Amino acid sequence: MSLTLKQLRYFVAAANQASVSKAAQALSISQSAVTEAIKELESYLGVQLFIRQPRGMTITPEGQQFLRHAISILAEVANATRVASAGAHRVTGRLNLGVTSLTAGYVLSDVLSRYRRLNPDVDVTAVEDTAEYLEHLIIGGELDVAVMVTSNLRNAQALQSEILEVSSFRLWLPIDHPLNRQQSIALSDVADEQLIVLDVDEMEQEAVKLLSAFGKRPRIAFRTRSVEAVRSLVATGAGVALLPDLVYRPWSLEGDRIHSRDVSGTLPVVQVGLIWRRGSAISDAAREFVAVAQAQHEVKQR
Amino acid sequence: MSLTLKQLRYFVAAANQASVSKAAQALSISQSAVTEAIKELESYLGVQLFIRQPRGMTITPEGQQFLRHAISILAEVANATRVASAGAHRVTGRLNLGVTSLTAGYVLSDVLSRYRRLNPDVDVTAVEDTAEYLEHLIIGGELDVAVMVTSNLRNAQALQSEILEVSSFRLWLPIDHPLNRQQSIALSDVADEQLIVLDVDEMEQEAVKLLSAFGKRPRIAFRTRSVEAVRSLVATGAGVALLPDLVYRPWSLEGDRIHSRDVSGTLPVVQVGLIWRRGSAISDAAREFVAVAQAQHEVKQR
DNA sequence: GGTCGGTATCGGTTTTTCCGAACGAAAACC
DNA sequence: GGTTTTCGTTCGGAAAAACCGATACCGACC
Repeated sequence: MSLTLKQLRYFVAAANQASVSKAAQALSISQSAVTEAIKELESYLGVQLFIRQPRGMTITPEGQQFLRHAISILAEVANATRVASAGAHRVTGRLNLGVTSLTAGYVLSDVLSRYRRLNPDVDVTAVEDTAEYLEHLIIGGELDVAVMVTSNLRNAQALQSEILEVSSFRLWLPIDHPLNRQQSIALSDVADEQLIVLDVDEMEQEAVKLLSAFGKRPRIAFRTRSVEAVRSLVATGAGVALLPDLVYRPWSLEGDRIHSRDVSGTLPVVQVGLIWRRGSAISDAAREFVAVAQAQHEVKQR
Repeated sequence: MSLTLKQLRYFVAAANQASVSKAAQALSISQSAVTEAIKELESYLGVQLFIRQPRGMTITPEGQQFLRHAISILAEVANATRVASAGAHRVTGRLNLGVTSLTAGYVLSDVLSRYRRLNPDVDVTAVEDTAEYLEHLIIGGELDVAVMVTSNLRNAQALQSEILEVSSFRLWLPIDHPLNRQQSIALSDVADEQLIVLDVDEMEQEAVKLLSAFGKRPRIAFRTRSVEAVRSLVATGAGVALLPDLVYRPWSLEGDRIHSRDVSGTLPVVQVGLIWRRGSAISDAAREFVAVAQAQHEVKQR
């Protein structure tokens, strides 16, 4: 046999849900079908994609890497059908994008590279700034679309938005941290820890607000604007961090492992999405951008 | 039903061969299977991909556009399996590429965008120059790999090469040109025409050499370094052109139609490929580049 | 008008996919 | 410490799909 799109879809679903049965449910299909598709995929690639555990599955590093490819392929397929079905006029013109420093690396890069390949005749420019200023530029008509955290927009009534990704806060720990031995971690446990905070996109306020509920002032060990720095600091034991799952990666640049754990109780979520000006007609180039981003988003959700 | 990789493979084959039955033969499969797969694909997309003619099929503009997507998807799939099967180490380092002005737009751009996405940690630089000078830079170790016409290398013994694409010369005509009414066109017919020549990568010498065989000196109406200009000039009736099929597109920038016709007798072919220095160890980053380019090439061939 | 080169259609067969039930294994629960 | 719960896997049979070969069909070419 050879590789099948169906296998990729099932694989992505299973990876998202970290469970064969949940994936099967989401796909409205039987568990055994998913199991067999993934098994087939693994034997075809000659790589183990998941580690089966009694309580679900966790993806292997190789699986993680293949997952990126699988999502990319499915997104490409979605775009191909969309473009073909819509009719074949080439979009030209100019597109002015805005990003925040957080979304630039973790959301925009994928979408943008695909967009440029699909619409080579569009002149794309992107500026990076704070969420607040991006809103200002959108409303002023200087930007067409911005990619940013949309959970707390300041001028919601003047803006239209589309959620691309919902990501909940989780706790990052070095692999040998004492809290790792607890089955469940409460927010109050975290309040006693040294904290590494990320000083972009209001991530700091969010984390501090969470912890301040316990009366004590959070102990901030380090404040940085670089996610990579947070990872390195957490990995080497300088402290723990509360950040959206979106930016989590299991390894730091130096190769040290990082764990990400749920905190009991409901932690807030951040919504990352697109915004554009409400009311005014949106350009073809901008509409295409929204569509490309949505296609990628939908594929990931499965 | 939903879209299938198998459908894409069959479609690409049929598009390449401009024939269902030839494609079936190439795929070692029955003709009806290919017919049905393509029909299914068309009804799924809601777009007609081919115009059926008594003497084979020609691809529609929508089909042409979808073909690019299909090839891109298949190439992505090939790379995903290759990377997964090979094991998951990220390639880093630097890659110095060389291109000629012809290969930059028509060959490199696709491969390079895919390469950058697959290997974000590699620092890529590219220089554009003449084939002769690129060879010099390769031998001197200043470039790792070059993408160029490899039909007539000057220093073949010092270089290793890998063919990516073989493209034969064809005649470009405006749609209403008298020669279009002839069933077959001889080279001697062309010798009387006004010629538009492309002044890059020795395309001019090649075309002139072909026509000089008839004693007369070819009538060169225009000499330009831009393929787009050639297309526009041909479309508006300023002359005809002899160029490799690789750079043919059915429309000029202005939207005017151009025909491409075989010339009876065997016209020479140009080989476009990669070259690198023979003997010296090739870097990981360069090997990856060769592999990505090959994957794309193989997909197209089907 | 017949042949030739090609595509579309159709019944029958093979292969693939899917389901549901049974199985097994580790964690959670009492 | 045993039982229950929750998963993932395995397996036989059923449903669906892909494939094949033969045949019908259609326009160009002679």
